[in-house]
Amino acid sequence: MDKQAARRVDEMRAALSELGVTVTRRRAKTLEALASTERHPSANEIHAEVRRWYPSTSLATIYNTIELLKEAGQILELEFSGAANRYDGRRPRSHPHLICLSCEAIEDMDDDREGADGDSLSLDRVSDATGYKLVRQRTDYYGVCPSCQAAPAN
Amino acid sequence: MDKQAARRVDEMRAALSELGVTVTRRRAKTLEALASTERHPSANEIHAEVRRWYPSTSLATIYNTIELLKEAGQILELEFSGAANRYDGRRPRSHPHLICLSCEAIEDMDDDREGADGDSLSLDRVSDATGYKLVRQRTDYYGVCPSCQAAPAN
DNA sequence: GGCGGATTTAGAATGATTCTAATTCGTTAA
DNA sequence: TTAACGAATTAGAATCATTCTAAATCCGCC
Repeated sequence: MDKQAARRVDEMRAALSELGVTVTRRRAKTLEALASTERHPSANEIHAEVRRWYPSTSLATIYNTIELLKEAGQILELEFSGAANRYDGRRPRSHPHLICLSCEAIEDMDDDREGADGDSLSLDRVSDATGYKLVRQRTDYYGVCPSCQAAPAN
Repeated sequence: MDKQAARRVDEMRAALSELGVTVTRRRAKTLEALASTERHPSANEIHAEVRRWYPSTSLATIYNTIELLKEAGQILELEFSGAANRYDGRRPRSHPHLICLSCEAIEDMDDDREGADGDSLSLDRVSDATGYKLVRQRTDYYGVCPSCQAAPAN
């Protein structure tokens, strides 16, 4: 686990403690799994990772921890209806993603790759314009990633 | 069905014929149901509407028609993992939505920057910046709508 | 009217997520 | 150290939107 991941784990730990829940060993491993990958894992993938240390871990525990992280505002959930949800524990604030329809890779889109004048308006601006009390946004781009364009059989 | 809805139905009809599928009566009613509401209905809601005319209609037929409309690029599918997907048949090109977390209302957000080709411009820009071959985007804002702010018990 | 392919139906299957009830764990107090 | 209590965890059942399947039906065309 690199330094940045360690820092994220600390933030998540703190936020969970703030909620009054204990950060058990399984939960700690879950945080680590989330903080240590750019891959935007599914609950199943996190489960597999935590099981390497605590083989008896149940999938329900992973979902439970994800739920707590959501309450703590420490995780971003990318919902899909035909496939498992994917999670971003590294950057819990709303930000755009690039989603490959061929290999299902999901990557963060850096803010500076976003158009200069910005596609997504700030939550505050949209709240003002619409009267909604907005809490988050979702901005995702769907297509075929460069590697799948080169090797379609991915 | 107002004039705008009728025009949309014609467009969808044409696009389906283009695909080589016949627009049966059930399918026609499905198009109407989609074109006639701003509510972004779920498959179930469309089903209920079509059943008012053809009571034996099966839910599978609705999903089948939705699938065809997706292939024809004539419908926008808003995926949710914990609830039914919602559909926008009025404006099939990617555009932002406002989603109320309390009453589950979904409304189109008018985007004043949007010209005739506003969204594809932005897709092109992101495609250029990232190397992805992008085909659509999703931009949604989540919060509490004005009416639920006034009457939280909705 | 009858043929053949497309459409539709009812119900089963799928699969991610949530729920439930029983068990285990961890902490604190005696 | 032990007892006891609440929190956390487990395994498996339940849920529910969506997809699949096989049989029935429809519809245009001869």
